[in-house]
Amino acid sequence: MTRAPALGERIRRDIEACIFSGEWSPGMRIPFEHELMARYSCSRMTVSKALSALADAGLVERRKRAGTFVARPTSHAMILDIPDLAVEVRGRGAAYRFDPIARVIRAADPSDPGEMAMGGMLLAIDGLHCADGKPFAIEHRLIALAVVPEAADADFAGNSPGGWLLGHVPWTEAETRFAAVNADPVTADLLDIAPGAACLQVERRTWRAAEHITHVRQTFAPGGHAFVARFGHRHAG
Amino acid sequence: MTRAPALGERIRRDIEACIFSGEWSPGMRIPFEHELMARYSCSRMTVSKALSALADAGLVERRKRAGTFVARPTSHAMILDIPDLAVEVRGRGAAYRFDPIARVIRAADPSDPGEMAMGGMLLAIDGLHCADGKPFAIEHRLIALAVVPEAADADFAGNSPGGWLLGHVPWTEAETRFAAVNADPVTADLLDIAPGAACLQVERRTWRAAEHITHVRQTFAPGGHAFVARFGHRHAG
DNA sequence: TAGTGGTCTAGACCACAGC
DNA sequence: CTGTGGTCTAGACCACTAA
Repeated sequence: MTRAPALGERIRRDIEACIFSGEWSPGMRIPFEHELMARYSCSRMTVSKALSALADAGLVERRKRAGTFVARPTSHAMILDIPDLAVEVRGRGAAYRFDPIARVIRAADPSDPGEMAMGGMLLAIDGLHCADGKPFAIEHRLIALAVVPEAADADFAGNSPGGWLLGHVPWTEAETRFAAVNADPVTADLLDIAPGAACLQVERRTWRAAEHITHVRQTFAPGGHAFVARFGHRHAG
Repeated sequence: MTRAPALGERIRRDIEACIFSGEWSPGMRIPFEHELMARYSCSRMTVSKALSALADAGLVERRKRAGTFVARPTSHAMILDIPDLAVEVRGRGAAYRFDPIARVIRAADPSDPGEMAMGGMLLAIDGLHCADGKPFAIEHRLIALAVVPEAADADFAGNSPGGWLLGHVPWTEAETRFAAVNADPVTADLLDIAPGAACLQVERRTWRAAEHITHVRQTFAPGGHAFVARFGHRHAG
């Protein structure tokens, strides 16, 4: 026997169902709080919390004196899950390894505004992400040692640098950008693909409270990796 | 003078600040509800709502009899905003146009399981997304007429088909996939780019309550479009 | 078993925007 | 103005679980 859901939860799901099924169209006013109070025989706080949760999720819009309305969607805001590569590879049953190619500690290049924004000394790491010994992505990363000094002594051979950073500098802000690039000869050689092959390139900048922590560019071999974003019913999966 | 924020809001921001700044590390127990009640001189409901909101956002984890703890992040779950192309182009001050190339109504191909999942008759549309008259993306789309019969008579010349669908079949579930492909000769000719150039390709399948509505593949000219995902402080921007 | 969070109540006052 | 949502209170009972 499945546990009876809380009343507020039931109210929220009922309304969600009406919206997702199309029974309630965008722009339509949904019942007032006092009407829902009567319908579910509960206090106003219970109804209010359910409607507030729906408003936070972007499904409804609440206007004083007017009521609560089904929101009009204007774009697809999707959840893009970018797991640590080491975790993902091992989750597929393959052996993960990060092969360092180069590791340099140097000052930021004054001619590069992006590097200067990261502050003084930088740790620059180039390496290959390998699954079962086969490289599937090239990583080029810069880490601001002023913010993460312990990175200078870290060993990234086992985990990916990204995974190491996630464990040492959690709760960051980040921006990820997708692009497609033709593999240059060096890239093609390292990934064992044809020169000029189209590769997905992911570029990510990460901050922590206004401090620029790291900048990474990952170039993936064709067919080896997929980025999938989903949007849907919050309780469907 | 800026409006004084609500007390619950202030509690949430205070705790968020402690987490994002690193003052409170992942795994650390944060003050109990009754301690926060005393600190802020408020009722338990106010504290509870603030902590519940943080738990919904994934910043804290709440365990009965144990307390509330700063969550340990394991992956970057980002918000990927995929706006309607027409809206985005016009937002940049350019003129948007969708140039239809082909438009066919036909039965689903029995040899293609993806098409058969969409049901009987399909509207197949090929076209070009243009900014200021210059094509920047190719779109190939299938629409299930069993679910959206009015699409058969729709005019997509002004808006993009995606925008039209968003307005007519809102609140859907969707899955978006990114890939990089080399431009084939036809693609290169249509987008006026070099054959073999690396193009970002976005493939999206959309459902509405278990009904497969549409399947679209968009191929973007290099440099013309960027997909950016963000994760960060909910109130930073 | 004791103490945490989960949920709910029956009120209250306020800000605000349609009417 | 009037009625809506926004927020808060001072209780209450319950489920769960870690000690």
